[in-house]
Amino acid sequence: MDSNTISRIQATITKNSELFEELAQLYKLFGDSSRIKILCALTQSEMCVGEISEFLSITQSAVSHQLRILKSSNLVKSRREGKNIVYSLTDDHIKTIIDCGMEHITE
Amino acid sequence: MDSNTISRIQATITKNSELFEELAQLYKLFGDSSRIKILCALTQSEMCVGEISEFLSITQSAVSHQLRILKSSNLVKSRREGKNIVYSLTDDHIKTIIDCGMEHITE
DNA sequence: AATACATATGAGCATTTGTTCATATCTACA
DNA sequence: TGTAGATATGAACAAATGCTCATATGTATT
Repeated sequence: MDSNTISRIQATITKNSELFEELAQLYKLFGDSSRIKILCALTQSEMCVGEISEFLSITQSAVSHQLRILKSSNLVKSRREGKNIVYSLTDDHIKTIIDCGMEHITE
Repeated sequence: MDSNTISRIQATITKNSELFEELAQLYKLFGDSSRIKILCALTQSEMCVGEISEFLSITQSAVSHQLRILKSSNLVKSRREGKNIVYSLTDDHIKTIIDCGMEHITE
C-alpha cells in the first residue's frame, strides 16, 4: 500500500464531497422498489398516474407522492391531457442507469 | 396511448417484481454519501478501515458498520494484513455504476 | 352550475437508516 | 503473557422515509 496514493485519493474524495452528496441523492431515487418500477415502466412508455397505480399495489396517493419526488429531482416531467396527467422520463440517462444496475444483478 | 402497450408493460413489471426489489436494494447501497465515498475510494485502491475513516468525518465504528453492509451485499471483500483489515471491491461493475451516475450529474 | 373523475397535498404513523458510545475481539510485539 | 493497536459488534437514538387516510384542487361533461 502506497501511503501517498491513499492520501491523494482521500484528498480527491474530500474535495469533491458535495458531488458525492449529489450522487448519493441520485441513487437514493433508484433505491426504492416503487420508484424504480415507476421509472422502469416509463422507459417503455409515458403513462398517467392511474395506470401506474394499477400495477403497483399502492394507493394513487402514494404514487402521486413518489412522482412528485421524481419530478422535483428532474427525473420525470408531466403534462396534462384532459383529465389525466401524463408522466414521462426527462432523460435517456435514466434507462442507462437502470440497465447498468440490472447488468450487475443478472450476471 | 395504446392501452395494450400499457398492459404489457404493467405485466412485465409485475412479473419481475422481485428483480426490481433486488435492483432497488442494490441502488440503496449507493444512495448514502458515506458509502458511495467508500466505494469510490476503493475503485482507486484497496484500503484499510483506518484509512477510510480518516477522510470520512465519521467514527471508525460507523465505517465498520457500513463496510459490513457492503460486504454482506457482496460489493466489497476483505482480507487481514497484520493488524489491519484491507477492503477492496469485488467487482468492476461497481465502478461502472458509479461512472454511470456521475455522467448524469455532470452533464 | 353540479357532479364525477383524476390527481395533488398535508397530517400522522410505523419502519428503516445512519450514527455514536461503550465494549468485545483479535493480532502484533515487547 | 500482557499490553497496545485495529477492527467488529450491540444497544440506543434521532432523523429520514414511504405509506395511508382524509381532503383539496382541477378538469370534463351533463
